[in-house]
Amino acid sequence: MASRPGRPRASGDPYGERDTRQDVLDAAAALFCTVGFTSTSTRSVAERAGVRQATIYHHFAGKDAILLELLLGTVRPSVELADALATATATDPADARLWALAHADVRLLTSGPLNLGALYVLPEVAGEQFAEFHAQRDRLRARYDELAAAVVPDGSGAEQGPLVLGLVESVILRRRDSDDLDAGAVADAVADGVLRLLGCDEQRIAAARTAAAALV
Amino acid sequence: MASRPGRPRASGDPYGERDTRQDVLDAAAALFCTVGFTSTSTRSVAERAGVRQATIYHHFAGKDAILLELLLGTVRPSVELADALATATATDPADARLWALAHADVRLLTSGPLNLGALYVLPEVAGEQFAEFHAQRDRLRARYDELAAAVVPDGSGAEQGPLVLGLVESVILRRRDSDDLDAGAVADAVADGVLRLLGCDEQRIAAARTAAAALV
DNA sequence: ATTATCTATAGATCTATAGATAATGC
DNA sequence: ATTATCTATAGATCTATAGATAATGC
Repeated sequence: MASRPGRPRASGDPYGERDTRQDVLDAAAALFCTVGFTSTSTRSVAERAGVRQATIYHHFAGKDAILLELLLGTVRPSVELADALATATATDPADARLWALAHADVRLLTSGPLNLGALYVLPEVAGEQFAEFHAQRDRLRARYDELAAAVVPDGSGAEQGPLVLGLVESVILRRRDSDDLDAGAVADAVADGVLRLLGCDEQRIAAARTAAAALV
Repeated sequence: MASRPGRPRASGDPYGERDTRQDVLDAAAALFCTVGFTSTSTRSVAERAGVRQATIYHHFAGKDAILLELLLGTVRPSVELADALATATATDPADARLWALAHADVRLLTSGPLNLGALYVLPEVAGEQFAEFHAQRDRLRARYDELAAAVVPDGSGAEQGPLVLGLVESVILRRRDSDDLDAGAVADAVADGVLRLLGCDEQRIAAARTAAAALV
């Protein structure tokens, strides 16, 4: 009955949607997001994944490696979109590109069954083991700063760049408190808020929103 | 030489600025803010406080009790100011009161040697042991929502309330990344940003800022 | 006598490794 | 033979408690 080599699971569970490696990632993501990293034992991850604790070490070097993979997988879509919006579409107005980026990021953060953004705010992530993630995050930050500066070219935009990213990522903490956010409505409100924060008037915001729709 | 009952510390250290209880709170705050709660052992707290691990339990029921006390002590000033601004000064314009509240909260979050706001975002704080803190936090949230709604009475303010608090608290994550923030400049930028987010024009923001100075 | 510390430790973890086992593949 | 799991466990924690000790207070 088993369709691949290796000893079958003691639990009798078949493999999940993907393979055991993915089952472990899914289980760890759910637990790290809610309970935290150090509070989550490898045993509890294994239990949720339907395997024994030691099995995890056949697929990952350790607990850190699991978190790193989750972090990179979560930040990657944001960085890729930010890169695309910063370069290929540089002829489009900056306000539309920033609206599109903020909107997409908030959708990513508010959609899906897990609050994956919560991984970013785990204190353990400050460790050097996660330098590769920090590099990606810095890259994303730089894109936001560039776009904010381009929207408000008088120089105050650069100062407001951190506020812009802060507003976007505030949905992480918001979702932790109330888990029934309307992803679409929140994404609209935040993307509008980003431009409002930068001093755009309502007319310009409406135009940026329309232009953003054509970008993605 | 010793000026109070009880066995002297083995470390030979005298008591800190206050007493041992305060030394433990200070040590725990520094570690919880940077390393996290579960990652911080009672032994490491004791070491930093200059006492043995078991001594902690003479002053606190357990690790949870330490964190709860830190959380309540950190949120208290914010709640007290929010209450004061919501009631006693209700004749003053809402935009000035909101500016003053946001400004004061950001100053609290960015000042002092520790990033105490980081305590709020620890995943362990979700536990029921910290219900008293959550009640205070809900109270603060409600004050922000009230003020945001009063600034924009057309009903869109209520929807923007969470964004406002999100913007204020985004300084917590910002400070974790770069620890050399200019507290005054950031507080001004955020308080301005809060009103900008709610659709106030620059003139109204300038007026609110002036009026806020008279409130505190 | 009271207080605040100490030393010592029980009991419960937790991570990672060693080596056995049960499948498929050749 | 290779693979992926399992069982079992070493070694290192960690929290909290028991009970001894060294001060002051009366």
